[in-house]
Amino acid sequence: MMTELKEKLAENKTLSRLERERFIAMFKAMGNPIRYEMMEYMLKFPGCNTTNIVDHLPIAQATVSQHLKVLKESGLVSGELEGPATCYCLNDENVNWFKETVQRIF
Amino acid sequence: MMTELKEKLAENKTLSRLERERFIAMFKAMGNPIRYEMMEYMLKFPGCNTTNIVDHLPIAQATVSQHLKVLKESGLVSGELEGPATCYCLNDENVNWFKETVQRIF
DNA sequence: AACATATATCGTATATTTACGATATATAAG
DNA sequence: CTTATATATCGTAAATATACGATATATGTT
Repeated sequence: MMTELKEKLAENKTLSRLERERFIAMFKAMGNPIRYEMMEYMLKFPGCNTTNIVDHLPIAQATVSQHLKVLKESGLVSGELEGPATCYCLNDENVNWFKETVQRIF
Repeated sequence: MMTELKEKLAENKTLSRLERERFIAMFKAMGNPIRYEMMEYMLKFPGCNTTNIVDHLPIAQATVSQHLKVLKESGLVSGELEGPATCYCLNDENVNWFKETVQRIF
């Protein structure tokens, strides 16, 4: 019956309204070349801070901050204060949920 | 050695410039609520035509057609002429590539 | 408290996306 | 070849996203 449950979950192609909104927000967040690059950078350098990201990209600090906000709001990225800086990482839990949901839905 | 190759491919987190562009275009395409709904609809009703989709959505035919173009250009969706109508389906090959790439990259 | 450093937010210009009605195109039927 | 039906494209208005400089906030240091 554990197996049956797993199969049921694996086949279930519906999301609650909030899950669906989050799922779409994640697609939207990654559907921008700058933000996609940021995701790749954080994957490569977990714990990097805003300055690292700004140095790595051809855009102004204010714009980086704006993009980080979109990524954070989608749930894909987490930032935690470390002294005067903020360290950014992929939010593993939410990224895994995204990956599982992609497999499940399509 | 087949196993090693598989592992190598599974771990490879880089995409060519064109693959990367397509990957981002797919995220962008699905990052819109109307287009996401269209994807779900085509998943549920493969081979549906534009009229079916128009009837299912709260937007004008011209707008549906525009969104379908975005989905087609991303590679996620294929349309083939069937008489005077166009039948739409998810492009399984490309959707599977997307799913595999999501697993591989993140 | 004053200062330096790191990041976020504000205001705003520009670019892109979204949506529509009108119109063009393309196929099948008569 | 005219008509009906299905879809795509055009032109355009309105909404949203992107980018920037200027400024605010927040933390650690002196």
